[in-house]
Amino acid sequence: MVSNLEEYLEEAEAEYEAEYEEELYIAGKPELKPSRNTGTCILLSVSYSGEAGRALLKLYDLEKRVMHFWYDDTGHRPYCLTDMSVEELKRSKVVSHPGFLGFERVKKFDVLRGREIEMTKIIASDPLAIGGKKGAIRDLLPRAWEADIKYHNCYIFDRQLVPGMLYKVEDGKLVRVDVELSGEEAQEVLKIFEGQEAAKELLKDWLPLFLAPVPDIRRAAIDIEVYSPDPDKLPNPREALYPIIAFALVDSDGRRLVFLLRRDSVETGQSDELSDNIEVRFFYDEYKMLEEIFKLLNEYPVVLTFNGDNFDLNYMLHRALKLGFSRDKIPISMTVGEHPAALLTAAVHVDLYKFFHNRSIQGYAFGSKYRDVTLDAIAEALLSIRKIQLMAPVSQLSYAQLAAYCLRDAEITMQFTKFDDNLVMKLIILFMRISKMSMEDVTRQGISNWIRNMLYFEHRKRNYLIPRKDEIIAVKGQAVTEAKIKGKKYMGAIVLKPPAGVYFDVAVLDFTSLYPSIVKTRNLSYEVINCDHPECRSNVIPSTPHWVCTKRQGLTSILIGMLRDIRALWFKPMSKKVKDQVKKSLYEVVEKSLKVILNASYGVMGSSNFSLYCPPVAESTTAIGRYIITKTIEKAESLGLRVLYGDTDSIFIHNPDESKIGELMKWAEEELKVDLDYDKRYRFVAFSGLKKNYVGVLVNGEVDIKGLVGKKRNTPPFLKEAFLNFVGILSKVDTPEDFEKSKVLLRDLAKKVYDKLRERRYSLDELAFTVMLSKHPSEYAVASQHVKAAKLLMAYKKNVDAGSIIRYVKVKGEPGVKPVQLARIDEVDVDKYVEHMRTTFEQVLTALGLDFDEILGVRSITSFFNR
DNA sequence: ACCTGTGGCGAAACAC
DNA sequence: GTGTTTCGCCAC
Repeated sequence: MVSNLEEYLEEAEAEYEAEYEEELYIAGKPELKPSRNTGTCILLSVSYSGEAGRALLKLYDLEKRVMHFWYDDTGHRPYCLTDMSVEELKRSKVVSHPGFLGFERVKKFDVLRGREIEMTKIIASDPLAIGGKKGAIRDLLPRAWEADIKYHNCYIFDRQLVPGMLYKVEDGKLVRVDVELSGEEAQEVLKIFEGQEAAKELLKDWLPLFLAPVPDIRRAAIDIEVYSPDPDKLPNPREALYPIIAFALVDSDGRRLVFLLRRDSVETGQSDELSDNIEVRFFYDEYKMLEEIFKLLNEYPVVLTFNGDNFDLNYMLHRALKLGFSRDKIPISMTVGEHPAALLTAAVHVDLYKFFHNRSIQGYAFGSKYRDVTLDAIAEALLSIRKIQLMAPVSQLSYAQLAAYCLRDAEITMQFTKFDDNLVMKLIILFMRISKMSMEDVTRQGISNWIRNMLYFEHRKRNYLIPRKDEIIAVKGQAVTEAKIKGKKYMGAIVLKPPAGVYFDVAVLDFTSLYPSIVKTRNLSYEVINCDHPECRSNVIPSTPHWVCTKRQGLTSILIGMLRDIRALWFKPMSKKVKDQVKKSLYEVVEKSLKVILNASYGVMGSSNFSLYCPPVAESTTAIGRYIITKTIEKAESLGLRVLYGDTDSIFIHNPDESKIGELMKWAEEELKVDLDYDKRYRFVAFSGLKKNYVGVLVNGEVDIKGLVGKKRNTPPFLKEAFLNFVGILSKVDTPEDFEKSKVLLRDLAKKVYDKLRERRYSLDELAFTVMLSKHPSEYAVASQHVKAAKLLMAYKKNVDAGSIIRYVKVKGEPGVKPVQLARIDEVDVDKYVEHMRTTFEQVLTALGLDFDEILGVRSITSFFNR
């Protein structure tokens, strides 16, 4: 129990008096020394030290639970490649560049053209001399291969290190600690790949990444609160005008600590608002408090924040500068750019806001459980806890309230990495191993960079010349199919139009990881598509002019194929089977992380930002996907199965005949080389007749709602709730007879909502549309409603920018909308809301063969005209 | 510095 | 008035 805040105050006072005359502000600079005698470490990060050719590795020592630093001084230097000759280069400006060190002739395999070539390596003293913004060596060359200048991540010049893996220091060298491939488990996995020699070879490198244990890393989560004179405005970190009034730290060992800045006329508050075992310390001097904070930041190998890049660490850095700290006494530095990252000198900073913002993480690792990327929303979705809800602005809280509030945020941040047996930390480590990226990078960058780094690593391992983007396009060409949607680059998947109505007993079959399977079995890879062997030209991709090489398997095909197989054939089934809890948990994490990578592996090929962008590969993938689903539907129908619906890789079958389904699966496996699996079975499905739009009740009573407006985030809460009740009634339906009974209930419900709406008994909050601004209001081509509302809000000098969520209601008169904050209940345009109610309910009613107006027994003027 | 893809629906604004 | 475009959100 925090015995008494008053006591802590007195303590601080005594301390303050004692130190008053003393020399203040002792240096807080972290000591970074290369360590030679460490135990088993996990490699967390690689960065450049600034000295010529020296890279700094951050290693966390598992036994001593400390962080070590390792200077990589193997003599390797950063370089880039060119096909120019040494003589040519000697006459160029390159030799007079201050960072230039020398030339070396090297042989590389030109993977695009399938032959070995000789190139010149230009060696430099500093990666920035090659790839830096201005006047870099690369810019002096007409043709430079830039990929090999990367110094960050795992690849230090010529050495291949894998972040997230365990290393030992022996005789001044880093030696990887690996799981033995001769072990029983590894042997069993390798057996699965019997006959697939390329994949088996690859697996020898990859299997240790999946089987190596994931250590628990000591870490701290921090949060700060800043005084603000205007409660609506978050203080600007670059200006750092106001004092940091609270700091909280929660570490992985359970330590909980709060620093509070002593201010005039602040109430102490009730100590019992704080829970047990908390260290509280008051400071009279903000400078002193920052010094203590900086000391703490140097004590942990990993520091977690939520939005620390933008706010917490950024603010601390600028506040410290403002208070007179010299740069070398602040263990924080910001990278340059529009979205800067805050890096710590002696630790790895993980900004969980960035990690949770990653769409792949959101969708595939957490199944879209959270939608808004805010501390509160994610905490509620993943941990079932909330922030402390404040009644007053932070600046007006008592010490006890402030401490509790700040501490809760730090606690939530720590819990994000601890729940489900450290799931998030484990995922991060796995992603580091797969992408070969440092912890800082992997948590900040998107999936396309992960896949790029993964593939680059494999290229370097094989001494392949990594092609430039423009070379790939020049050799392999652009997309040729036409997209259904204007503005898209190529044709995508097939979606069937379902018949409107209710269908009992529906089986859903789907192809397991369809696109990765296609990439594997059809040998899709940028370097082997449209190859120059005349004899391969007949190996065409259906409905495209592209063909695929028959002589050589492409790198991405092997790699993606191997990852697909090992997930589908080992980690997924085994994660359900294994009894050992530690192993099970690792398997689940591996399975999840592979899913994330596999799901994105096709998309990046069609992304012009991706460095191995290859439109022919992307459109061939979808073309084969269309071919496969079309053929399967034809086969199903020829077997007498009734196909109701299908989307991309799924097929809905009415009144399925088990033996025929078995036959269909066998056929797909043999003829199309894809796994067709039983996904789920619906007691009934109600189709509205629209694509991507239906409700289904599974045999276990669970309800699936797909695409219906009642479910969408921008739908006002009163409709969402009504819709949920609506679906709740439906889910109780067991037989066709039950429908008749439920219709009465549905009618009552609709009527109730309608009356409540007409009588204006819903609150503004319940009526609010919630829409995100995808860009700044000034950048829109069209002034849609949420933009209009945002502009009104801006007039009241609220913080409004890209990413802000705007809540507005529809009102009578111009401009038709108002932000909830500024609206009154009597201005609401009820007719507009009735129309929304109509579309929401009609999607379900159509399926049931019911009519909205009939159910209500009323006809508004607008609905009359719509008939 | 940041960035996986296409297909589809509904609402409203814009263009004619 | 009508047809087209823009935007947000969702399915896969």
